[in-house]
Order: sequence, then C-alpha cells, then structure tokens
Amino acid sequence: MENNLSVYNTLSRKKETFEPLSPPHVGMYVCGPTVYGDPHLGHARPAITFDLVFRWLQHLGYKVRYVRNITDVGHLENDADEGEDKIAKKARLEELEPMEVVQYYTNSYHEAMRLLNVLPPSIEPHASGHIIEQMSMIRKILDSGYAYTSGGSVYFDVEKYNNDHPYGILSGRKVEELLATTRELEGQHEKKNPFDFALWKKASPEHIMRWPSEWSDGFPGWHMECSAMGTRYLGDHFDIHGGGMDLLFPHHESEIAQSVAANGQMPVKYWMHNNMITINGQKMGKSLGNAVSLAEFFSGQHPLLEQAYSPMTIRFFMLQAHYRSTLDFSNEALQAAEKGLQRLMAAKETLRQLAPSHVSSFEAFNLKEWKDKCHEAMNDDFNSPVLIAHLFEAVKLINSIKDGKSMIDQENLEILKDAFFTFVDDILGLRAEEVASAGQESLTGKLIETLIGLRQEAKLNKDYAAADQIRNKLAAIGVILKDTKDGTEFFIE
RNA sequence: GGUCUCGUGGCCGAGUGGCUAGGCAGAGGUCUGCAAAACCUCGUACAGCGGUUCGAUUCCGCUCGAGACCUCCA
Repeated sequence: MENNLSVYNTLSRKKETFEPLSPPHVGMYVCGPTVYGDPHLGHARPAITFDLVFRWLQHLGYKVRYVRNITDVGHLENDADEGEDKIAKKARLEELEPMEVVQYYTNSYHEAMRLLNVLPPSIEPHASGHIIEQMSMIRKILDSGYAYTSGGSVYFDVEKYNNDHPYGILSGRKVEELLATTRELEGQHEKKNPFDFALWKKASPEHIMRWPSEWSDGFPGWHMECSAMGTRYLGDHFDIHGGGMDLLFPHHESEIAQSVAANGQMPVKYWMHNNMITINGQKMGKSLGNAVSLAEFFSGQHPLLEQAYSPMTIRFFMLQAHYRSTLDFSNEALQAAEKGLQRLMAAKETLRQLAPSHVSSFEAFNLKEWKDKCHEAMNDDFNSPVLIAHLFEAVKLINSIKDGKSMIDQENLEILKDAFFTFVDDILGLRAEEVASAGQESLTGKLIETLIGLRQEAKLNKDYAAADQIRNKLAAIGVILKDTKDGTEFFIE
C-alpha cells in the first residue's frame, strides 16, 4: 500500500505524512451533533469533511473505525451554577421527555445525512449511554491529583496540570493569558480558578437529566463524553480526532488535558479541524439566528433562499472548497455549484455510454498522468477542490469524444471510466439526485412520449410553430424537452 | 483587550518564489429549423505601502479591511 498521504495537523500547524499507529487500522473520532435542534448547514460541513476523509482512507486500503458521537446530555446552557442543559431545557419547553427530544432530532440528523450521502460511522455512541465510562475517567483524574471536588461537583485543576503538562498545546493559549481574559461569571466561587472546567456537575433540583455518583446526583461536564467514548472505542492513543474549528478551544484542549491526566499520554496523533460556513461573511450559528436548516435548503422555504437546493448541490458546494477554508454561503454561489454539478453528472452519464475507437486521438492528455494527479490532490490533505478541477478537465474530454471530435481506445476508456466513476461516486460521494422520474412505463411517461411523437411529426412537416407550441406547453408544466442527434429526451423539473 | 486566521479577476474558489487551477456568469464563434446541450476562443486577478530577491500574488514588516476563538455553537 503506497502511502503519500499528508494531513494538516492542528497540533503542529503543519502538513505531516500520515502514518497510522497500527496500520492498516485507523481510529478516527469526530465530534457529532448536539441533538436539540434541526440539523443546519453548519452540521453538514464536518459531516461531509470527515465523510471525505473516511472514504479516502478506506480507498487507500485502511481499515477505519470511525466513531462519531451523539451529544444528548451534558452540554451546559452556560458555565454558571444554574447548570441547565440544552436537552433538558428543550424538553421542558416542549413538554416532552428528554429522550423523546433526543430521538426526534437524532432521526432528523440521520435523515439529513442520508440525503447528503454521508456514510454512517462505524460506531455512533450516545453520551447518555456512557455515563459509567465518564465517571470512571473522572475517578482516574481525581486519583492522579489533577481534579478536586467542590460542592458536589468535580473540577479540573488547570493550574496544577499546567505545572506538569502544557495546557494550551493545541490552541496555542497560555494559562496566564487565560487568567487575564476570562470573564468574571456568577457562581465561580466553587472553582479554584476561573479557567477550571467541570468534570461533574451537581444537578440543581429542577434538572431532569441526572445520574447518581459518588460526588452527587448530577451529570458529566461537557468535555468528558468525547474523552471517555474516544478512549472506550479507540483506546488511550488513536490516530485522528476531528471536529469544527470552533471546538478547538476549550473543548479539544480540555479533552487532551483530561486524557493526559487520566491515561498519562496524549490521546490523539492527528487533530483535524474543518473551518466554518459563513453567511454574508459572518459565521453561521444557531445562536446568531442566521442558521438555515438543511430541510429548509432542500425545500427552499427560507427568507434567505431564492430557490430550493438539492442535497447533492449542498455537498458539491462544500467539496468545491477546501475543508480548512471558510466557505461563504450565497444564492449565487450555490446556483453556480448546482450548474457545475449538473455538468459533471451529465458527463458521467455520457461516459457510461461512450464507445471505444481503435485509436486515441489525444496526445496532450495522458490519462494515466491525469489519474495520478487526481490521486495526488486527495493525498495532499484531502484537496477536493483540486480533484474537482481535474475532473472537469475530463468532462471536456468526455464531451468532445461524444461529439466525435476526439477518439478514445479501449485501454484509455477503461482508465477513464474506472477513475472517473471511482472519484465521483466513491470518493466525492456524488450521486444522481433522487428524483421522482416519470419513467418510460408510467402513464405520465407514455403521455409525454406521445406528445414528443406528435412534435416529431410536426417537425418533419416543417410545422415548427406547432412543434414549438408542444415544447413550450410542456415546459410550462415542468417537462423540459431536449433534442439530441439520437432523438428527443425529456426530464421533469 | 489577548490569541489566531484571512484579504485572489463580475461571483465562488484552488494554488505557487519565475511556468494555464477549476466552476458559474459575460462576449464572440461552431453545431442546430429554433431552443437547449456540447465544443472552440476571449478576461493578463492576487487589498495598499515598503523591504528581501535576478525575479513576489506567493517570503518579511507596516497600514487598512474582514473574520474566528477567549462564552453555548459544527
């Protein structure tokens, strides 16, 4: 297995050659959604980013165990004493059981992922199902001396940890600076230092989601779940940990501290972070009120949207930018992506039907080199936009062969088909849209075929007025006709 | 305020110390009854000001501008 994969590691701020800890196995953990709201465009970015990573690693022959969690407990509303978690709050508002809320939004997340053609992870653990693992990890941290109890809660002792290990190794922060910049919040009196974070929180009386523990009836702090579940399924030291850049600090920084304190070693070899989606240049976020849900994108029902955008358009739009760049949303950009995707998918269909000639007529375009360039693009820190640029070079070639302006022999056609289908379908995960096609056999299909036949007759009689009338009237009800050299095709908008 | 990132042609978006990214839009052409599609040709972009260099969009400094994190967030 030849391997020239380089991965940008946030820990070193450099691209590094990817060398798994125990090949051919790769362990990858990615922070999943907090299921207390409809999945929005922001959720799609990390899901698609690490789907691409997952697919490429598998393509290279690695046996990947991909763990992506469901956060269904433990995220505090804020870091103060009220300690109300998001799931519980939502449950109270809607008068539902917390787990009913969790199930509802987990389902809608899964449905959105399915539509976006995001492969399911190998394991999708729930935080609420791993309270025991979290408690035992807290116990280990207490035993190692890097945590203290206070008022029924357990806090991580950042200052003490920082004397022995660098706190800030991932995010580049310094404890002294944190001290200067941390805000004075209410209810900090339980902590030794304001930057200490909770490992276990004692639940207030109105708090619904709670578990008994040796410290109090309460719930785990919001960095614990990823540390505990990552360790549980991937071990004390695994290959890749991914997530959004916004999680870099304090979430991932604290995960490192927790793992080092509990297990005595750095938990992760490669930290990968996808960048944010912006909307009008501003970060898209639920709290900013500018988050557009994926369902709204698919239906077009949102004031910011000029039209509906299909799941594959969204996916292609994201893959056209590198995962470490911010990506600015706009109708214009999405419409451009939609058209580009249509051209790519049309070429795929054309390629499927292409017949070989005895010779190839293109010297300048070496298909083996082209295939290698596609491969190199992905090996260069998963550079999907460069891969897509290469694929469009092939689109031109495919179309010119179809038009009879170029010829391709059997051997080259095999190379082209194999590589094009592999990269478009398997790596980028772009598939034909799920459209309710009329089909040749349905009554609708037969009716349209009949009208096409009538129009054909009109054309033969040079009655173009009648021919155009049929085409225009069909277009008015969403049936688009396209004349090709092999006859008339139709598709339904 | 602290830490950090970014500023590329009409829009989106790669990349590089000297050699065409790509997509969308636009202009011209070929093809077609027309339309659509497709193909060909076309834009010499890299915030500003200095510096390093034979040469910088790419390295360094400053200025301006935008954004992220420091607080729940993918």
